[in-house]
Amino acid sequence: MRVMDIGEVVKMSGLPASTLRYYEEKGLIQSIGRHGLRRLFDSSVLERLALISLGRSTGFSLDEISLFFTQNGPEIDRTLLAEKADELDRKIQELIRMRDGLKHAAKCPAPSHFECTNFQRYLKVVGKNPGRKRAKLGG
Amino acid sequence: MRVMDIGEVVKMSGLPASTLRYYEEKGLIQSIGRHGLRRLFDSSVLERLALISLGRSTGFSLDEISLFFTQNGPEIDRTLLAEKADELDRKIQELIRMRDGLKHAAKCPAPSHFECTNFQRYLKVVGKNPGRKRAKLGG
DNA sequence: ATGCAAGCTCAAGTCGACTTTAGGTCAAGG
DNA sequence: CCTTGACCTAAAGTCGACTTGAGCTTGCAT
Repeated sequence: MRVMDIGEVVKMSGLPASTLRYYEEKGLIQSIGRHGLRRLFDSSVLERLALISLGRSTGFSLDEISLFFTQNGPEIDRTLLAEKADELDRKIQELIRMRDGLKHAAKCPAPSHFECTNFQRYLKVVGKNPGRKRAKLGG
Repeated sequence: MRVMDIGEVVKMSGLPASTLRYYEEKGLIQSIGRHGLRRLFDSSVLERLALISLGRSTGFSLDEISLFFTQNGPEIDRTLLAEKADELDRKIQELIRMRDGLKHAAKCPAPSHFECTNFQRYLKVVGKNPGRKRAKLGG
């Protein structure tokens, strides 16, 4: 339960202060108070930031990530968590397929890997779903 | 080597025409000619679009994805491809860790999964690298 | 007491990835 | 020949995720 000011968090997380303020504004992290007007953070914010960065780097939106945290009661949202884990699982499968596709393309002697039927097989399964739901504003 | 017009590509890929034009403008796909002013596509564009969608859904930017295709010579960029595959591998490891973290959190009886040392262990390894390179404009 | 580095707020700006809008073209069918 | 619907272009708009800028505040060292 260490208390840190924003500068320290910046150093340890690698994220700029502006981002931390932005995340706080969006409710993804919280400061535990102020010292004058300066925010104070609990060191636990670092894990939270780690999860956020991880999520971002793997294609989750901030809104989606915020769902990981929705524990605004004594009860955590375990069902949701499990759901997200499943979603992640599907994503992992896609990535594996893609990785195998790329690995193969890197070895395959076909002039263009798009002419390689093997490569095409890697892609085949995907591409049916039109990608992730986009907030269409009014949905 | 089927020739399709944009409407057909729209139907088969699920992507709107505006997106296809946008991708063409950015050089991610090419039309093989025109009929009047209408674009004509080779059916092979569908695989390409599949790979693009796959890449997008797993967190790659259009610029990064375009690197998958850089075969503007007889030689494909196999090294780059292999590199990307490795990057993907790392990403997969992170996702697996994250998924396990979430799965665990969904079961773990700790009041907040951030208090659960087990969960924290899942995150520990990550979060060192400040995420993907951002164009800092003048860096 | 004073200076100032480090924070702060609020508004505006940027960037990527598209979408929307407004007005034009044209091949084919009636 | 004329209409029409599918397509076109160029420019502007939108959305998420931040970043930047301008001007204000303050704890702490000197």
